[in-house]
Amino acid sequence: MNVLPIPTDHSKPIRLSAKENAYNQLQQWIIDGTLLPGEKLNDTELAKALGVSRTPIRESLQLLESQGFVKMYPGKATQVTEVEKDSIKDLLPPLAVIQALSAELAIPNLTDEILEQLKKTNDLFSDAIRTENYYSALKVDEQFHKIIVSAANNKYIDGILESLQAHVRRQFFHNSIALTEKSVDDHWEIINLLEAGDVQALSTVMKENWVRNINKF
Amino acid sequence: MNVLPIPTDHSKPIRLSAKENAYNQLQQWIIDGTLLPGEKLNDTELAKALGVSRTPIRESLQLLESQGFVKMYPGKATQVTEVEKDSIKDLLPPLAVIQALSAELAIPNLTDEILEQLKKTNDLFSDAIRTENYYSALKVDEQFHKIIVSAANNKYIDGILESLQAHVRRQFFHNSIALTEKSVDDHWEIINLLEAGDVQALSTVMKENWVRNINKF
DNA sequence: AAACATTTGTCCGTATGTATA
DNA sequence: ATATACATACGGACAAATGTT
Repeated sequence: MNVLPIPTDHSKPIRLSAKENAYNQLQQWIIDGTLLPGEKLNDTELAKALGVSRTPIRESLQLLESQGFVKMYPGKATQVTEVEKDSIKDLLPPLAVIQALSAELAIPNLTDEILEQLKKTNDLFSDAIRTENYYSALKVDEQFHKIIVSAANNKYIDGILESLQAHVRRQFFHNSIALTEKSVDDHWEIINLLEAGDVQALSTVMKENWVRNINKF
Repeated sequence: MNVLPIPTDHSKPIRLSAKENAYNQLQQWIIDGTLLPGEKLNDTELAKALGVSRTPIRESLQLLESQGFVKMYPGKATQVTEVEKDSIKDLLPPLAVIQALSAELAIPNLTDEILEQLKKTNDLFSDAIRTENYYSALKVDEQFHKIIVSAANNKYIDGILESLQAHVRRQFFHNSIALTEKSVDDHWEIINLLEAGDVQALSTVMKENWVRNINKF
């Protein structure tokens, strides 16, 4: 008989595979700049550093290559990709139109609960901006949009955005971009337009919300 | 001294790695239905079938999973994902908006040569439709849009579309969808609007061109 | 419940190909 | 040009995990 209340974990696996751990760690290191752009990645070294063999490292690197974070030159070398400032100009337009589409698709699925969640999240976002916690702001901003995307309920969109968002995070880290108060206002307007079901205006605002950041370069 | 004229191949690698070969073959098999939805994939069997070891097979399967063609249940099994008819409803909207964006971004980069290429490709497309070579039509249609996407010159868009197009091909194979004469007309209109630089109308037509196919279900 | 069969996950040795002296 | 050093690509064996009898 149990005397201690053991929390029953009904979620998937507590134990991540060596490959998943390596993948998460390497991606984080590339995004936050621990692994610098252009840096050469030696699988033997990485394996030693993460305490695993070369196999899960190689598998992780291949996934990271398919996402554009590393480039493998077969038989030669594996390198972290560059972070060109200009890339943000390529990155934001597709991100914007997909987010706009998400909002449109989300409208029929909206509930009071979701709208409430959006409002609460934007309050947190507003706080983060005001207190100048810019990385925190970025993450809360992601959360905000994730709520909408999740309501759109489209697995292809999920996949696209997961990858694009990771690249945005990397850009913000490497180029010290900060979101502004204007984004908070955009979010309130997005919430209103979602409630109103105004597809046309939504698309315009969501695109502006993202593309505005291009001009900071 | 060479007496035979040896053709110097300045293109990249003639020799594909075992992993690349396996990846291409497996993806093709999944798309064309040789490997059926839900089918269990035993890496040892696949390795024997393709004459390689398990390593390149496993690496291929992991890439295919990241694209949504297979699902791996760690420690249990690896299966080909299902092809739900409904998925096309999720697939086409993001494809449409990204294609529309591509057209918009392509406009400033258009040359006479590119427009000529589009016209020639649409002639081929028209032929394929008329002669009821529907798979050929699908491939030429892809080519047509690829010309526009290539002119947009955006690596993130390239990555997104490569994956989405593969899923479209799979849907067309499994559900025997055929493109119609209407698509030929759409293409001519797209060419005209590209020349005119009419972003707004382009977006509308490109979305309709894709989304029309949803209604066939 | 426990031992077995099967499949996946990981490790590491070797072969191949590239860059450098 | 040849040889050497080194990194990756692949193969095969072992370990761990799952499902079954």
